[in-house]
Amino acid sequence: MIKSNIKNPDRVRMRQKQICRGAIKVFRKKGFHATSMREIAKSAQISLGNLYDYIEKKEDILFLAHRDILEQIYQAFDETAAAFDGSVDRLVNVIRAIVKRSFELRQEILFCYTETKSLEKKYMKEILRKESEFVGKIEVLIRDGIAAGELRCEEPGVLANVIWYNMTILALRGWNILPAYSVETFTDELIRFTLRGLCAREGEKNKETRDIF
Amino acid sequence: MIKSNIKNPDRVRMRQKQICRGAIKVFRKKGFHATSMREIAKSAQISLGNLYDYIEKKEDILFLAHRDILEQIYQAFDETAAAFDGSVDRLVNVIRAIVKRSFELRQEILFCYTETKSLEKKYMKEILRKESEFVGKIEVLIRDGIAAGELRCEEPGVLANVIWYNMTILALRGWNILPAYSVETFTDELIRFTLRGLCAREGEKNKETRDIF
Amino acid sequence: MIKSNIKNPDRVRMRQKQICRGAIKVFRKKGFHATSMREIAKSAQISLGNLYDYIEKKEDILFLAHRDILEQIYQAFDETAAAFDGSVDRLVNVIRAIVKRSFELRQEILFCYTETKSLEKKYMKEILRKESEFVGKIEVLIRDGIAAGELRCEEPGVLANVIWYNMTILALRGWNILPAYSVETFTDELIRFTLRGLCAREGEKNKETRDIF
Amino acid sequence: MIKSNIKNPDRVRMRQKQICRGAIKVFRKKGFHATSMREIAKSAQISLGNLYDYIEKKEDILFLAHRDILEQIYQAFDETAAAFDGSVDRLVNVIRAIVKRSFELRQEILFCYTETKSLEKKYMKEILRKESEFVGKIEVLIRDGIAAGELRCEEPGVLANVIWYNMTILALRGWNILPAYSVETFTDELIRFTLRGLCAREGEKNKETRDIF
DNA sequence: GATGAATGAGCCTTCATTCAT
DNA sequence: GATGAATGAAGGCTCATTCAT
Repeated sequence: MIKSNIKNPDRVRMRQKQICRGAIKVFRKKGFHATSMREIAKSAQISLGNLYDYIEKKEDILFLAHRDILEQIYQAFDETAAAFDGSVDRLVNVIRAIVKRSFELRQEILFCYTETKSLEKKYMKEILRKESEFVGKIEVLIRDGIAAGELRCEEPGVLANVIWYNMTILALRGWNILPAYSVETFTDELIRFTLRGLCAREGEKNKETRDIF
Repeated sequence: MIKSNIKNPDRVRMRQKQICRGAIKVFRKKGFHATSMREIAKSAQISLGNLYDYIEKKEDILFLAHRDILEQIYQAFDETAAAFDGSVDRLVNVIRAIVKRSFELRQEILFCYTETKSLEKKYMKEILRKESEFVGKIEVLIRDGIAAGELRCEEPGVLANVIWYNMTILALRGWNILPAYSVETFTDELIRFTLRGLCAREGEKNKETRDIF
Repeated sequence: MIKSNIKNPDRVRMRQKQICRGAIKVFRKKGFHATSMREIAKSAQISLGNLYDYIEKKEDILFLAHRDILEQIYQAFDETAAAFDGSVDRLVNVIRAIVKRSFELRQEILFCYTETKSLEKKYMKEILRKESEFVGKIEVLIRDGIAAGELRCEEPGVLANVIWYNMTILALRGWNILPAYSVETFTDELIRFTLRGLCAREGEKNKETRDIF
Repeated sequence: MIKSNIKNPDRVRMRQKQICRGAIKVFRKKGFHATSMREIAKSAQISLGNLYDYIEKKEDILFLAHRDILEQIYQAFDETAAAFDGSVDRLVNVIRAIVKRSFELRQEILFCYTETKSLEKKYMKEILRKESEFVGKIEVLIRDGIAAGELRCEEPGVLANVIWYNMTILALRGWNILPAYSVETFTDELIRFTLRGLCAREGEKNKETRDIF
């Protein structure tokens, strides 16, 4: 995807990972613009010149970082969704997993939110397409829940966006929530709010759901 | 608040407004970092030298812009809250008003989200304190609703944050919502979701609430 | 012609002259590519930042230098041509004057020859157009001489180019000529060669011409 | 001449030829400075590391290229001079041959003129010595012509330089000549101008010379 | 001998900020 | 108070050259 002077593709993959991990370490604290290529190189333990053998321009690293961070979120999604049956159970556990992961990666997520705008068109498109795909997966869960008679709402597409958005709230607004509430308290309340918002039937059999009400 | 060489405080206020309005015009399109002081000066129709008589450093303008933009949101809140009786009606209409205003100011809001991190501690604190205050007002509305027996939830403080956060969703995720749904459809669904999430009783008498269910 | 941030056009002219004179001083020794902007700034006694207020990019200085140097040649041409009557006398004295000036400016001329290729299209065109204009003036002198029955040749346009080219020979090949011959000896022989090449009648009355044969 | 790590001198010669031919291909278009070692290596179909086994530094390639290009001119000289008897015939045909060759190699010649200055002292000397040698050969032709009573001039050494210089004019000033005149028209006029400049007697017997007058 | 990855000095350019008028 | 010219530190990026395999 990203242009590189290096022939060996395995090395390219390995080095790009190394670069992006090193970059993220600095981006978390200073953001993209405030971080110089020299700092990135140092943090990634690669020389400045060599760094430019694996990328074309600074912005490429922004994309690599973005992709890497979001991938970790998406992975949490897919792993969790695969581990549960039933759309409501899946939804509940996905929320729980992603809120948790988002909290762990709160600085990284914040970074993504604040720096997406700096991505060039081409990269922006790819990032947004991927994100859109996962919002779509939430929508499918909702629709499945509705089909199963376990959920009810008018616009699943709208709520999928809202729900997805809410899962990352700790990254953006943790400063106002976490001093007062634990991650667990927050998560439970968010799940409750979401299920009620989706008119989840209290009587259903999912353990998770039952416990939380 | 911001240091200035100029004696006349009225002139200072006037000029700072002029500067911040000029700055916002450019910030919307290019963000804070990508905008040079020259551009700000030009957009604000003030000379570069004179500009520095009313602020100390570029970051000061970021703060002025931030404050100005958020003020517009807060104003919508206060005006709407004042126009309605009953906590649920207030809540519903505040959501409606702020979603609308956030949509109008979506570029500005996005700017605030993405550039808050560049604020220095001192300014950041003031901005966050103010925002926290308004989340508090939401919480009061919820608690009032609960007290009136019209709402029910476990953690009003948590949900106040979530609800506030959701009101600005169009600025951050409009790209994935607006191509598919109108602002009105979105708003209605968000309000419905929120009311259900708060276990609002369908039978209550507020016109807004009744209509939407 | 060249973009500048500075408002006062007199100052722009003055500073651009200063810049280009400072630049030429370094260019003569090191050429264009090998000279850094820092060196140019230092040689022109202007700060690096301020330098960029008067030009847009390094190449602009190359153009300024080019123009300045060639202007000095052209000036010698026009002054000399104006000082003499009769096309042959004019031609002879123009050769003498320009060979002399080219010798004085030999490093600068050499610089022009070796760095023209680095000029961007737009500038190149302007430089070449001007040069072409002066070759045209030589051609006119030849044609006038022919019309007056004092010269004879088949292709005045071709020879105008050759003659013009020969006037700058000391700049490009002085290394092989000047160790063995004085500028005067060279000039006299070149003029003789040229007049004979143009079949100038020995019997004519121009003093210059008579002396040299 | 040029330092190399490789033992086998045949291999060195072969590789250096390969390198210089590859380099010239790129130099013609981009010049010396603008061409990177990577590009040279690619154009010469040799790896970057291996390239440095046959040269010491980039400048060495400049010398190799220079020598290779000029050799082609010198070859044209020697071949032509050998093919004709009589100094004037030789002179005329050498001019014709070298003008032709210079036109074919105009980009390369231009390259030599514009990049000589980048040669380091040691190489510069060798290049200039060789060139001087050929100017000397022209001078000999003139002196022979004078001795044979076929030519006349005061300073054969000066005119030898001028004549040599004029043979490469198409490379440096073709832009102003070739749009208007064919190479043949130019060559004929240059020869005529030169012969007249040397007071060649019209009545002599050389075929070439007779035809052209 | 050959390959290509690695190094780091140095270049052009921008821009926040100061200062003379 | 206002203007706009001046300063110089710092940033992204390139590229000649070296080195490990």
